[in-house]
Formats: sequence, structure tokens, C-alpha cells
Amino acid sequence: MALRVTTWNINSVRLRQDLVLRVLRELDPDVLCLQEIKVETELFPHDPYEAAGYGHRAVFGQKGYHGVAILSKLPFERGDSPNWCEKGDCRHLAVRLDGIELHNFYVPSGGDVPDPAVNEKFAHKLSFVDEMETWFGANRTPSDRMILVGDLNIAPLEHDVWSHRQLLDVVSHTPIEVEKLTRLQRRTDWVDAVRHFVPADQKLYSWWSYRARDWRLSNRGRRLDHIWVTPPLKDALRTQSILTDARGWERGSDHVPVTVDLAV
DNA sequence: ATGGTTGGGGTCCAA
Repeated sequence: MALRVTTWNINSVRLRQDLVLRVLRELDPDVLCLQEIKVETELFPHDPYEAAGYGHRAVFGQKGYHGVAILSKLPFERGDSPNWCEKGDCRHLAVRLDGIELHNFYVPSGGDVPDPAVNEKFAHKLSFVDEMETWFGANRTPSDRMILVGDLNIAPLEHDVWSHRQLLDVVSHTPIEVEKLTRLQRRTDWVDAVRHFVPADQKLYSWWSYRARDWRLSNRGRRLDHIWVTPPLKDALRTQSILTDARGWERGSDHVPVTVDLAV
């Protein structure tokens, strides 16, 4: 069975409802994982997605900030989420569909100053990634069939950013974050499903700042959005795609959809 | 070294 999974930080699901529907039409994923929906669970607009054929949905949202959702053509069972960092933030959804456990994450951005001693947001980000590593290490094994997607807010590889040297002190690409993300990856043998198809020496971005005068011209991007799979699904990987054009859509998100196709 | 933009909720915080 073909399974297409897309992840997208939508930066307000209500403001960009038409763009979500456009992605569903143009990419036609079986499952769309959203981050930063910025709406309470109870106020999530279900009807347009029901009408678009996405009859199975999980929503974990809060007022104003964060929030994650999963829209699916396939039925699933909702799994539990730990209370990450005991913050009560809506940053994670887990579902089980077709024998696969799918995790949708929105990792804290981490603020501006890359020092956990003076920046509580950066400390939170580091703790969050540590907790992810600990949780998967304690509760799951590499032999479990799992997919992990989301805005991890870390660009781990040299060519996941426009300038490795210039971003070494910029939150999202600092050595301590990259080390923690890599440790999380290794603990459960996660395979980077996008880099599985794209060599590490090739630039790859999923986010461009709103602050650039011309995001396409300056092209100072970062790859913050990821899709990982555990080893049992590695041979099922078929292709990847990053919908860069979506960054240029009118009133678009600063992130673009990242997609992986599997044959499961 | 600095500023640049966006969204949500409300006259500022997070990204």
C-alpha cells in the first residue's frame, strides 16, 4: 500500500485554511501533520477537511500558541502524549494507523540567545529534545514501526542551512542542539527519510524567514521540518518532496510542506 | 552590529 505523509508548520490554521486545502488537493497526502495551528482544540475547523476527504482527525490545540493536528484519509487510533517538560504545551500527537505509530512534534523554537543559563526558552528546547530521547529510549525500540514528523526547529546538517559558519551561533544550528538531536536520532536508529534521497552535500531548506526582503533571491533557508522513520520502514521509503513554491503563495507560512512516500 | 516580518490577542509576546 502506498502511504504519503506530509508535514507542515502552518502558522495559524484558521488564517491559512485555503492553503491547507490547496496542499490537500495538490499533494493529495494520505496523512497531513500540522504544527502551530494556533487554535484551541474545540475551535478547530473540521468541516472543510471532512468535505475534502480527510475523515479522520486528531487535534491538540491551545489558544494563541503552538498546537498540532493530524488530518488523515485512513482511520487511526489516538495514542497518548507525555506532558513534555511538564509545561502543558500542545506540541505532540501520536496516532497508530495501519500498524504504524506516527508522531507529530512541534519542538520549542528556543528564543534568540543560544545560552540555556540566560535564556529559559533555549533551556526548554534542550530539555524537550532530551526528553524525547529519553522517552523513545525507554518506551520504544528501533524494531517498532514508527514515523516521526514535525517542526523540530533544528537544522542538523551543514547543508541544512544557507551558511554553516554564520549560523553556528544562531539558535536552530548550534552545536549543542545538533548534538542533542543527533543523540535522539541514534537512540532509536531513526532514519532521516528526506536525506535518505538527497546527498548531504546538497542544500535543502524547509523554512525561510519572513524578514527577508526577497526570500527566493537571498535564499537564506534552513531545514527545520523533518520526517524520520525507524529501520523496519527504511526499505519502504520511495521518494521525498519539498514544496518550495508554497513559500511564495500569497500570505503563506514561513515553512513549506515536506512529504515522504512509502510503500508499506 | 542591527533590523528586518508575521500571527494572535489585545496595546506586547513568540517566532
